[in-house]
Amino acid sequence: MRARTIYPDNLMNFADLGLSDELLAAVTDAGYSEPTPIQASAIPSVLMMRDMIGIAQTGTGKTASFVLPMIDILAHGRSRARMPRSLILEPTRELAAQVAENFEKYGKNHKLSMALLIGGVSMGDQVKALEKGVDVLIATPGRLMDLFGRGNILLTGCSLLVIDEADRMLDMGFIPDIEEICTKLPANRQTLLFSATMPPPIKKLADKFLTNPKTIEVARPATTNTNIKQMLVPAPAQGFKKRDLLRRLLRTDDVGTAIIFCNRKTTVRELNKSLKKHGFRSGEIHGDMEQPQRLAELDLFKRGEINILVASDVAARGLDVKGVSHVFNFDAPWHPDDYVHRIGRTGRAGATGTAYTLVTPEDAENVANIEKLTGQTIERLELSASPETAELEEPRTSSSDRARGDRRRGGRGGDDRGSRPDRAVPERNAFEDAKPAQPRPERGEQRGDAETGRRGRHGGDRRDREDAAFAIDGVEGDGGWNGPIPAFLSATITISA
DNA sequence: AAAAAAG
Repeated sequence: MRARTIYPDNLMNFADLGLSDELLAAVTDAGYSEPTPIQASAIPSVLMMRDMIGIAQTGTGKTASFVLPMIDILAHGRSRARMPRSLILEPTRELAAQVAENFEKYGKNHKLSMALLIGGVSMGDQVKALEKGVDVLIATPGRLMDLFGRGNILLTGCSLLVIDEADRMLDMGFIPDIEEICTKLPANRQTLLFSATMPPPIKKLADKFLTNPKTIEVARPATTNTNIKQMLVPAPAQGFKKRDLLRRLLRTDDVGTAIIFCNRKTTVRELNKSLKKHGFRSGEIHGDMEQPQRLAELDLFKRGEINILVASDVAARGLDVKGVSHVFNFDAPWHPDDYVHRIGRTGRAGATGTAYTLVTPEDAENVANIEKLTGQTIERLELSASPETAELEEPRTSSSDRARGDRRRGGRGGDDRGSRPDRAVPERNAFEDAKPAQPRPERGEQRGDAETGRRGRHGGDRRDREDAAFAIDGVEGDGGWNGPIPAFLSATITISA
């Protein structure tokens, strides 16, 4: 018999947790055999209908810890029109969709119906599902309240409630909504609350709406685990220089799949546009996009059609994409919590990951806060000062990159914009299956595209600045120059902030 | 300061 460690409260095998055979089959099909610590402790007590506080974030197996027992609980009994039997509240639409996917995956051997109630998509299908009757509602608060107000939902049959990512709900100002929703549910119900942290308002919420809950706490993966290699990279403040630095990082490191976080939606758009222009297979996600497109971009990323996702903090928490090898913070996050969540998109399920954070001088305070929160000093990636020795790599990296850098830097200087036929083609793209880059359009063509047409209404000033940025990109970017920004560029081109 | 969520 194979030796195995038995932890108190952790039986280390799904079959020991009291789940049904159909469910175990689905779990096996999904490729899991051993429960994570939170699953091992949570599943039996949820099956016993106890209230629960789970102090954990995704990446710990949190979602399955409530989805699995819920499926077994709901397997008995039948749904009635407009009377859903359970409700899961999520802070963002993508997380709600992700939980719905989990229900489909694990519930494939059960006849359970569910409705995904999120904003940004038409209500028609959601209303239809509600009229037929659903076992599980998975919702963001806004759309749920909206449908409730229209009389499309009765919550009196909802005897199981999950409040997921409660601290995020707090950040987003959802707590009053949550409280109101709780009052519409029957008092005699089972409530599960999950949160990465337990700030006082969440504690209060739990005291008010949970009864004798069992509290389960698992370590926060991003702050404690060592499988994410973290690095700070000194960066210039100007956008185009930062983009150049980022491209060098993308090419130097063995980037397979990466999420690049920016602090602003406009930066997300600009960066993705620039990366695509430079031949990277990238996409974007942020709250100003149409919801179907948000989901479509995420789907492209999950399927590997694109390997870079430029994102706002909408994607910072809970998003579970397999095999993300790198997280880049194009902007250092303002809140240290966000840093922890962002880098937690890599190094998931025991894999290793790398997180780079570009740091401008103005970010010093934010970085100090991050190091304070995580209790560790993050290694600085030092960039050499002169082009002759400049190399963007860690000290242990081989010298092959150095040779390449020198070769490609040879004989450059002055404004030779446009003189290199290959300048738009990434010469050393880490992505082997990357599509060959399109040649850079002439400036005249750029102005003619749909994008610039729309930009026109912002006035000429902004458009010219933006074009200038791209033109500069062409010079110092993919033409093969790997050193720091030369003085002549910094001196002659100023892009005002 | 930003982003997120109901149009």
